[in-house]
Amino acid sequence: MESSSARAGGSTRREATRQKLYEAAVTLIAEQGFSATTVDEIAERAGVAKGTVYYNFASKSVLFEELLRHGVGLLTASLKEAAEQTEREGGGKVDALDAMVRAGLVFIDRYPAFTQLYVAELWRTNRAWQSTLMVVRQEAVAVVEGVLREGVAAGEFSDEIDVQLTAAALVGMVLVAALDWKSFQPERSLDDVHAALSRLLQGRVSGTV
Amino acid sequence: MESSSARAGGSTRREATRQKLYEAAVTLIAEQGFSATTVDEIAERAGVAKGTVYYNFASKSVLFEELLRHGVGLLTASLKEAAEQTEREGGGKVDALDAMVRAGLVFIDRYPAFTQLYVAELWRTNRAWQSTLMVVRQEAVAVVEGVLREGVAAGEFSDEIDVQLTAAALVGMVLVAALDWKSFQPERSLDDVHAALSRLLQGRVSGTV
DNA sequence: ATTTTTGCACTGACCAGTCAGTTCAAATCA
DNA sequence: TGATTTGAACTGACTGGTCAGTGCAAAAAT
Repeated sequence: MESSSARAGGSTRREATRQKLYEAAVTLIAEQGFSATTVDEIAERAGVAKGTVYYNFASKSVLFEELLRHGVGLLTASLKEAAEQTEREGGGKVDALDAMVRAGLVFIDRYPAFTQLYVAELWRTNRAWQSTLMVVRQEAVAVVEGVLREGVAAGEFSDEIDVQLTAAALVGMVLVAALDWKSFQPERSLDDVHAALSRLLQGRVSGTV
Repeated sequence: MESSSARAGGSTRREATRQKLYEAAVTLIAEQGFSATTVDEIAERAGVAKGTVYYNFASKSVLFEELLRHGVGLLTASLKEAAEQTEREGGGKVDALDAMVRAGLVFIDRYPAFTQLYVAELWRTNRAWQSTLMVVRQEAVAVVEGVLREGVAAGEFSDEIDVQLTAAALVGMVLVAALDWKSFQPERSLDDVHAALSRLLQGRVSGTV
């Protein structure tokens, strides 16, 4: 119903408010979980009245779902970009994998709270946003699976590997190592962590190099 | 676990009730999270009156904490057992690691709900049971770290590996791969999944074997 | 005889969602 | 130009419901 005002593009104010709400919600939910986080808390942390939350989002769950979509969208884009970049530079699939590990670490470094929250919700069942989560998860994992499959086709990886399981294992490796890094040894550098994971990934663990 | 008559130390009946409550709580909390799960639900699922919950546990949080301790205790024991078994058989540290991966998979296969719940809570902050979780986590990770350290000392692993981070990454690999297995391809056999992870662990992914 | 469980009514705190009213910048008017 | 109108955005007190935890007398189990 845009009767009078000739709006060029969406309201900036509204978008800014939504962004503030995302940022408030992500940290609170990462710390406490979805159910333990109240809408009042989110509003207060965002510096906004409770009614504003409901003006901008249909419900607490919807706010959370859109936050999920928003965050995983960023991750997926980042992984794709990393893979394509190596491609452009003529690197092999091992390099692509390594670049994606780094991209994952960079993402987690920048958005640790989102990562926490994502991991905590990913394997729950019977929740309202379950289907959203699945869709969004698949988009991200598919990028890794794609690179693995191309690597197998190119003869760069053994054709005996199980693409789906290996992709999951790789994601888990990065995810858990990174969360451990952020939680228990935050002083370490990204390069340092990346090096440790590269070593593990390339089987340079057993055998004294 | 059917003991017949009065055990020395604690009443068997009480223990049985507590066990029923653990089992009810673990699935409900895995599905819905701690806050979204009500004490009434837990009591009902356990086939017990609400008063009984409070006769056996001081509070909902305490029930959860003891559940956590109980579950991780089982996992830690299982990992230790696997490592010691390989030791006894004269296997190397690589074998020990592999045996622990398998023990992890067996555990997750048997207690998927507990695993879900554990992962969901592990990186949360500011929760009542935070300290319990840390203690219990450390016990489990320490087993893996121990094997890695011994492997480095024995010259079986590169001394350039970062023990703490590598341990975390390994745990993550198994955890996420196993949850993926249970959630998305439950028809696969444990051996199958184990083989895929072994391959990844031993660097038999890049290079066509 | 003692421990454990039951059943159920009750309380008080807490919380998601609502809604009538306010604000204010831009649009329209004079 | 300044005055007035419009409506999207925001506010916060309020409502209806939920839930952790309590209290206790009677029943059951050991």
